[in-house]
Amino acid sequence: MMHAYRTHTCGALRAADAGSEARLSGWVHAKRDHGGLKFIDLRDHYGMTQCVFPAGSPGFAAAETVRPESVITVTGQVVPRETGTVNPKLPTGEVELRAADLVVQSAAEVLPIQVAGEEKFPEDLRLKYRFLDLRREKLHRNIMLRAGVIASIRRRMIDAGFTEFQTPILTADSPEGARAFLVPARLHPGKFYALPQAPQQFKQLAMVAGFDRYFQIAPCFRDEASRADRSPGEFYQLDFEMSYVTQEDVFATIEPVIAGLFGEFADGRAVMPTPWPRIAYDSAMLDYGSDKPDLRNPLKIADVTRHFAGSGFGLFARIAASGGVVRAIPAPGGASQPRSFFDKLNDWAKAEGAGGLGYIVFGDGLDAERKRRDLQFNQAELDRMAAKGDMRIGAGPIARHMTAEQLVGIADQCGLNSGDAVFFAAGKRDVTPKFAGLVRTRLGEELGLIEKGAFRFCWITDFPMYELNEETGQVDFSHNPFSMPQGGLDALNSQDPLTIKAFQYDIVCNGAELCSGAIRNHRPDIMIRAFAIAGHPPEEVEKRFGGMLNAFRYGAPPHGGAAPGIDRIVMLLADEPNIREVILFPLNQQGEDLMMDAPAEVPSARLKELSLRLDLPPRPRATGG
RNA sequence: GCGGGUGUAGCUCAGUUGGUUAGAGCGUCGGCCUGUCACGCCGAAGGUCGCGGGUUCGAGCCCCGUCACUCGCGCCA
Repeated sequence: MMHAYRTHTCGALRAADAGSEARLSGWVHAKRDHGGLKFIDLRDHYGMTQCVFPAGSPGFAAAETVRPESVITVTGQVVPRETGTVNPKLPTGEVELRAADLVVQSAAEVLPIQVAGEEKFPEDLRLKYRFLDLRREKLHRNIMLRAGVIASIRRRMIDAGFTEFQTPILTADSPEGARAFLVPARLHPGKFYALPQAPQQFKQLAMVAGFDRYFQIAPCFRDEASRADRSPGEFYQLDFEMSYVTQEDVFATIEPVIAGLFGEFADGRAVMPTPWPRIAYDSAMLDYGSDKPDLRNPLKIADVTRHFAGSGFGLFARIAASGGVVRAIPAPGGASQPRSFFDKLNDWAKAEGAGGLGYIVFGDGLDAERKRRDLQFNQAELDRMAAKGDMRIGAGPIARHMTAEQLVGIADQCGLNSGDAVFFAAGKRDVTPKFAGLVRTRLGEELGLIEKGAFRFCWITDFPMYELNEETGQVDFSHNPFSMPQGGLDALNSQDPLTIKAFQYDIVCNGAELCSGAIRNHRPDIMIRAFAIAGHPPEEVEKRFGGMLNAFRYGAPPHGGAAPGIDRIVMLLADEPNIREVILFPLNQQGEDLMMDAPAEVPSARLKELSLRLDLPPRPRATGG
């Protein structure tokens, strides 16, 4: 007795099956109607098989009328394809199913978006008909990749001695970071649960509880605006925590997990071997102008302020004199770029809010006219340099005001030779390094320097514990308030808070922040002092974090951990720039589920039950801050 | 909250300097076709040019407003 729906999947049949009876069920992927002969490509999760309907055969009429994406069951004989009709693109391409019967299990209406083919469709349609979009090859593959990644993570973490626990979803609002989602507590009128922004306090409490190594594929909820790489509302982290560890122990534990994971799914792309470079936050800001540098970009920024101090280029000299900085971003081979290249970058810099983007071109291979007119070349310096035998002759609107020694000094510091160029980001000490980072990224892209097909990782370490809040002038936590300050209580008591570093670290991959973590502050005295510096008195700390603080008073192991972002990892592996492409049922940018119609209004009876009343007129739209 | 981009057939897009009846491909429907595999060929239907207002003899095109989608800033320790 043949199974009601299938004897094989649509990806199973091979030449060896020829001659046997088979029954397949799946979706009508494509139809080809030749009048007296019809073909249907039948598709399921596993693959595709061509079904043939000869004239006069049962199901012939149905094959003509059935619409794409209808679900049908085809029964027939597996036959080898004749020479010349084999399809090498299909694993099942050596055979086809000669249909003796066709049953329509579920007829499809006319499709709002096509499943077959590579056509692009608007985001809102794709989300409303996500179940159709998910049938399409790319999305189906991405979601399977995600499942494989998560399964691999679980395996690797368990092998590394971690235990997976589930932490509460209905919990308390902890006001330390992002805006939390609130859930009204029916049994406690006027009170609310909060959805966790991360299982931060629970995992630390698990360490206090003696479990030593915890992990979780943890859902995290944040009521914040979305980005292309940041899902609105909810996302998943590999949340983990370890007891009795130093920062290096955490690195040594998680590095092979992430490296192994990327290796498993890299599919030919290069994965940087461990140990990954550790870059202190301050160095990263200097060399890359970012705390998430893309190491596929070979360019390194240099501080060249000293070469401009007292120089003939008045603008930069004044910036240097007033405590500002001049950062140099090299452009290898930049001398051969046309004038429009420099103008385009200058316009871009202005659009970014910078005053402009000055540059110097080094080289003697430029024609005389261009030297004179385009680059406003300083002929006197050229002659002097040529006389000294150094061909790295600076040219450009800045160079004409500089001495040969200053130009060579910049060239030496940036490792520039004849034929190269260098750009300058100059201005105030706080914003200029970051702008230099933007220039570095832009130049890397414009000059085609970004390494292809590679995953380049690094650790960013020694984040500052505090930063100055520009609005209030107050010292504030710069990252996780639960991080242990380097130097402990002594540092908190003796150092300028803005100079204190934390045992706080990130993993960065190809310019994306993949993971954030810290050695935690497990000492109540240090925690109270750390919060006091940020302007939070002990009573407030006790009130906000009393549960955790109390736990630390009964024997807390030193501990630390991190939380790599699952969605970001899958995005990198799937090479997708948008996070919605790696989530099964994502919300749209406005945090709406267009398929299920969420969020939705609720009947007033439900509100009453929750002791809620909607007094304020609803805002038409709220997208955040 | 702010800024950029987009909005023309079910979908992807074209539409010249503001000028006659807004086009193509895919899809849909009808017809032909026995070896295709994104089959092919013939034909048809399908349009509030996002919406509202303005300028003009005349607006898909210009201006103002608004809505939707999207990318970014703020925000996200």
